[in-house]
Formats: sequence, structure tokens, C-alpha cells
Amino acid sequence: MCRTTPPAGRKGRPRSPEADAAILSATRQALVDLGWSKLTMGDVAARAGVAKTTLYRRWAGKSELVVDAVAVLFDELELPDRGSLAADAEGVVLQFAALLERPEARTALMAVVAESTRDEALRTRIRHAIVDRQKRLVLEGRRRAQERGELPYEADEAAASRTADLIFDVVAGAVVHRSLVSAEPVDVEWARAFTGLLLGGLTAASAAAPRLRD
Amino acid sequence: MCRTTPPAGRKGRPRSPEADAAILSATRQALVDLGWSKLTMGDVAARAGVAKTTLYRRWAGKSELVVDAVAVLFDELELPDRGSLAADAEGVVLQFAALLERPEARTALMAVVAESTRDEALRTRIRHAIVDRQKRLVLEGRRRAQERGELPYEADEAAASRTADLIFDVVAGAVVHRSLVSAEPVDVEWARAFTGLLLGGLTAASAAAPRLRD
DNA sequence: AGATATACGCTACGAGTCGTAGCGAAAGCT
DNA sequence: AGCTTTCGCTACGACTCGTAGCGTATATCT
Repeated sequence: MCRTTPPAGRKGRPRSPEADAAILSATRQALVDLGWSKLTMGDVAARAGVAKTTLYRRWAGKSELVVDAVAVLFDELELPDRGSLAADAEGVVLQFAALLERPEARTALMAVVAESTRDEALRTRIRHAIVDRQKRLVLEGRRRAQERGELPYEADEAAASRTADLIFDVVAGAVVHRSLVSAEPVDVEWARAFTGLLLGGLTAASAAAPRLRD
Repeated sequence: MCRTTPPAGRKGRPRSPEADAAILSATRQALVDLGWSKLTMGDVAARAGVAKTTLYRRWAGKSELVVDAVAVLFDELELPDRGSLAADAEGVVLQFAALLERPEARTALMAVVAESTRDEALRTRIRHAIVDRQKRLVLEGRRRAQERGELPYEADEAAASRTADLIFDVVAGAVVHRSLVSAEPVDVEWARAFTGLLLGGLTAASAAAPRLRD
């Protein structure tokens, strides 16, 4: 799970996987109890039943530790096939929203992103541990829609990639903003209104030829 | 500017407005130089040339201080009338993006939102000092579009308000996500693609009667 | 087996930050 | 004037950080 220094086939005593699991679990619980700002390395070590130095052997600091701790939450994301693009999109939105309901994720996500604005390494760590796992849902939804014939297979691969990035930023950004900034519930009603807007824009764009305005 | 305890018409020596300005300015500069996590109250006091106790008389802590310090950046937001809804929407997006390019705003915004997930008072402070000032641009854009006849005047005021909230979360969320999470530039090309998607969805929704799916 | 290398728990440490208290002096209001 | 509040300054206990040093435990290599 992305240690500071992967212990590639060396000689001495290997790091304890039980300690890893205990630390990450303790970190999530500490996030629930204390929130990001009051979470301390010493507290996590005490909760996990390990020495503080053991944490620092694995993670450079609080940010890296928390990223790995919440990353596993994003592995649970699954998207059942609901039969249509509209229903699947609604599913993606509600999945994201359910994750942001969890207090560990709420307090941790914005904090590590804020930290990453001045730390390139942390930013790529977040991308691999969290963002890419969210993006899978969007890509999976598009793939299914293409198989159903609801969306065209795009010839220009670069353009298709740009469109996917755009959709992802819109979906993830809107859900996060609604949930954390506006602090309003992302319920089925909102999800339906949002996906209606989004899919309306998509079909309008694909119907109205490549270029929209000049 | 939202002090901790508004010095309503009391008797003694009034608080120094120069100190206020110096502190907020020093806070912004400290955000640029140090970033959110390394910014300390003592450092800001030293930069502003005031005593640390003076800061604590006005603000309860780092979060409140930073919110007020970056709030003034959002006062500069202006939206020239570009003649069409599409052009105005593009203008809103680029205005938000330009603000997020500023290092003070980049590092501060996500951090205070993260903090606000466990602090209701801070959340409403952010809403008044920052979110409402962004939202004005969206509402202004809608008003102009309605005057031009590009958007209908909605009879149901509650529904109109919900739609405006939705649009705002989508616009602000997408720009923030693109800029801070994906860490990709919000240039004219992206803004055009995004507003194309958004307006396509809007016109599709208004054309296809009230209810979209059942 | 023995040697070697690494992880682990524990204690201790200097450095830095927090938020507050107490003081005398300055500045406005009635 | 007299009163009230702010301001700058110093000092303080409490807390967190990240590291160093030590003895012990557990793996691989010869």
C-alpha cells in the first residue's frame, strides 16, 4: 500500500503487515473522532498500539498517512449495471455522495488536496490512490453506454480522453461542492436533476457536430 | 469585516483599522510565502508589526483569520457583459479560474473548507465571506440572459432557486476540481468545452418540458 | 549454526507553536 | 478631567513535531 520506501527483496526483518493494517485503521478512526486538524501522529500510534517511530519509518508525515488510510474506502466503489446511461450516471453520483457522507472522507479529502497545492509528490500520490479510483467509475459508465449504443465510439482518442476528463471534473467537482461547500444533501432528487443536466449537455454536444460556437 | 466581537458603540479606545488592514495583508503574504499549513499566528503578527495578542482579540483562530483575508479577493470579481449567455458563462469560469491561480487562494480555500467540515460556525462564515460572492456572478449571468430572452423567467421561485444552486455547484465545483485536484489548466479551450456542455444541458432541459425522466 | 541486516518498542530530547495572563502605556469617548 | 478599552510586551504551561539512541526481535545469507 505505497509505503515510503517499498521494502524490495532486502535481507533483514520485514515490516509487519499487521502493523500496517492497525495503523491505517487507527488513522481512519482518529479522523472520525478528532478530524484532520486535531489528528496527531502520536495519537494514531497510541491507538494502533505501535511506537511513533514505526509510523515515521513508513510515512513521511500526516498527509501521506491519511491519503493511504482513506484510499481503501475508494476501493469499495462498485457500479452495478442499471441498464441505461442515465441510471448509471445517477449511480456514480450517489456512490460519490455516499463516500463523502463518511466523516473520515469528509474531513480528510479537502485537507489533503489543500496540502497538495504546495507538494507535487503528494499530488501524484493522491491521484493514484484516490482520483484514479474514482475515475474508473466514469470510464466504466462510458464503456457501457458505448456498448449499448447510447454514446458513440470516438475516433479521435485524444479528444475522447479530454471529454472524459471534462466529465469527470464536472461530476466529481459538482458532488464535492454540493456536499462540502454548499453543505446540502446529495439525494436522489439532486442526483436526478444533475445527471439530467449533464446528459442533456452530452447528447446536445454529440448531436450538434464537433464545434459548438465560433 | 466580521471581527470576532463587533465593537458595537462602546466607550473606550476603538480598534485600529490600520492594524486590521496590516494583519489581513500580512496574512495573504504569509499564505503566498508559507502556504496554509506552515502559516502561524505568531508569524502573521510579526509581519504585520502587531502583537500576537492583538490577533487573538479579533479572530478566534487561523481559520477565521484566513477566511477574512482571502474574502477581499472575491470582492474584485466583476463580470463584464459580453453580450450572450455563452460568453458570460465563459467569463464566469475564467474569473473563478484566475482567482484559483493566485497562490493565496489556492492554498487557503480547500484548507478552510476542510476545516469547516467539523465547524458549523466556520461554514457559515465561509458562505457569507466567499461563497455568496461567487454566487453573485452566476445570478448576474442568469439575470442578463433572462433580459436577453436566452433563458425563461421561471414562475416557480423555489424551482428557480434550486436550479441556480445546481448551476452554481456545477460551475464552481468543476473549476475547482479541474484546477486543484486534476491540476490541469483552466484555459479558454477548457472553458469553452465546459460551458458548451453546461449550456447544452440547460437548453435541452428547458426545451424538453419540466420533467426529464420518470 | 552463526553472521548480518533490518524492524520494533521505548525513552528522551530540542525546537516550535498554541492560546492566555499580567503589566504599563496609549488613545478615544463622555 | 476620568473612564474604558486597546495595544505592545514578556512570560508561561501544554502540546506536537521529528529524530536519536538503545536493546531486543525476526528475517535472510554464508
